[in-house]
Amino acid sequence: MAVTDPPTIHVNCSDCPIRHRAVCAHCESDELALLESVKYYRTFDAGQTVIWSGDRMDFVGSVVEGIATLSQTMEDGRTQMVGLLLPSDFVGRPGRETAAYDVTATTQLTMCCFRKRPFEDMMARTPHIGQRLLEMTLDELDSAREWMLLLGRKTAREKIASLLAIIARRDASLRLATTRSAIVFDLPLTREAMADYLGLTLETVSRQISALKRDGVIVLEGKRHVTVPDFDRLLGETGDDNDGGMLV
Amino acid sequence: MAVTDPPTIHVNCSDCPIRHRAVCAHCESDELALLESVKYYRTFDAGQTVIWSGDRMDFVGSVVEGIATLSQTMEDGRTQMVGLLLPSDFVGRPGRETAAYDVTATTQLTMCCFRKRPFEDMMARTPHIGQRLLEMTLDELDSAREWMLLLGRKTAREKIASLLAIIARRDASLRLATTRSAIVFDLPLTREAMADYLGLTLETVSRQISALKRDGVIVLEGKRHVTVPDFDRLLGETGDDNDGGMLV
DNA sequence: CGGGGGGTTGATCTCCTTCAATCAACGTGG
DNA sequence: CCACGTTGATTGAAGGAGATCAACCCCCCG
Repeated sequence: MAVTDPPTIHVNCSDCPIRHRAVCAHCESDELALLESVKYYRTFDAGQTVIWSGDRMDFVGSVVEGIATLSQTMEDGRTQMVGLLLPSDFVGRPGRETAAYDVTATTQLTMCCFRKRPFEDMMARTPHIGQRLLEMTLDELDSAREWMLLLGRKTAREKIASLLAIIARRDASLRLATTRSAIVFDLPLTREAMADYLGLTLETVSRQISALKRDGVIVLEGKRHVTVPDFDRLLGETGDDNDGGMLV
Repeated sequence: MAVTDPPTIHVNCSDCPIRHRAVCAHCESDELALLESVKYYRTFDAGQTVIWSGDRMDFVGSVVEGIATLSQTMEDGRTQMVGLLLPSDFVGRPGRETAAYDVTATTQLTMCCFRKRPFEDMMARTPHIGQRLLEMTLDELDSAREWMLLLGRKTAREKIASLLAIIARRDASLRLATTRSAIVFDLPLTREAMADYLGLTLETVSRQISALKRDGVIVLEGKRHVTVPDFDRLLGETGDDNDGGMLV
């Protein structure tokens, strides 16, 4: 594992890149000060496990930088990713003692953490946190249900196209949406991780990516660098009717 | 559509069968009185649509009696059920204008409804409702993720066994768990609805049910009445390691 | 130079879908 | 009361999408 640059540490909540999207989004300055006094940062290298399903979990937290995955594994080794954690996403469930899923860093990862008890106490006293958590959980539930449609009914090609569209859209929203021009991004996941996310094998993922490339839906440089010359064309391959719901 | 008995109407919240499991579970008597003053009941026949995805939705509510389904349909007709709504489950999302899914009654259905605006106002003032809704949404998210594993990684036989186990467990919890004796229940879903839930075709559902019957895992009387002679045997067929997590 | 992680591609197999025939139960109208 | 249509379900035969098994490539790094 390569030694990477030390991650940016945002001591000051007001400078935090996820200030307005994370659980703390609705907090007033006094509530924020309270959170700030008890928060602490943790970092993980790419590939490192944040927590194993079933392990005691005495903290909750938000992804600040990097990407993590939430996954379930059956005893014979079949695994299914059940969530992709991006900056501002929340990890952990207030009121639960042990982790329900494996959480793994796929890139260098920085998390803003709170010990569980103090966080629960604070939730009881500052309604803004619970309100925001409810909003976020409802959004997660919507994404999970969208993913159920993908897993249950879409073809391999549609699954790949859907994943690419989601990543492309997220990236575009970060880069302030240069709509209508070609979209360019790097895949943050290995073929195997994509397979686990999509309910496929890594070979099928590879073949379908090759097929989309052959058909000109995407352009590949190397294995990870993707250009989408025509985003609507990609959307047409996802099987979805409209432009996807825009739940971001 | 046959004329059915008029559904039980619980004018009094304190007599309500879902009083301690629904959104109102944590409410004190004064909060309950407030809810009681604005609630109204709606009933639907089996097969009737409660609301179509995309339609304007000016109410939210709880399932009191009966079963409903939440489903998504692609333009070419492929459909995926994304939720099974049982008594006490909540329908609708505060803060959202239109329905995100099709909601359909699969049995005679009674719902306890609130107009959306008053409910949202009340949520802002009585934290107990929001708290309970957060708990319920987190539980829903867990079920959705469990279902993602099923849809993405389980075989047809495991899918059927898992569905039967879930229905059996739910039924057992209602009948006060005569554990260790044979479990008996009626399937609340058609083969087609099961297929939509499990991401299969109805033919595959029928074949796998026949196979489980042939292997003695279940006993069928008619098409809907199921006896499970050995529940652990059934659990062994689900592909899950333990006894399933007990999220009820 | 060797080794390993990540990726691609080919050949074969299989589980599930698709298409289709058949059946039982039920209600309805002549 | 029976013929008829309908709905839900079962079963068979054939085909295909994706899994499995396996070889090989590329590139980085020790």
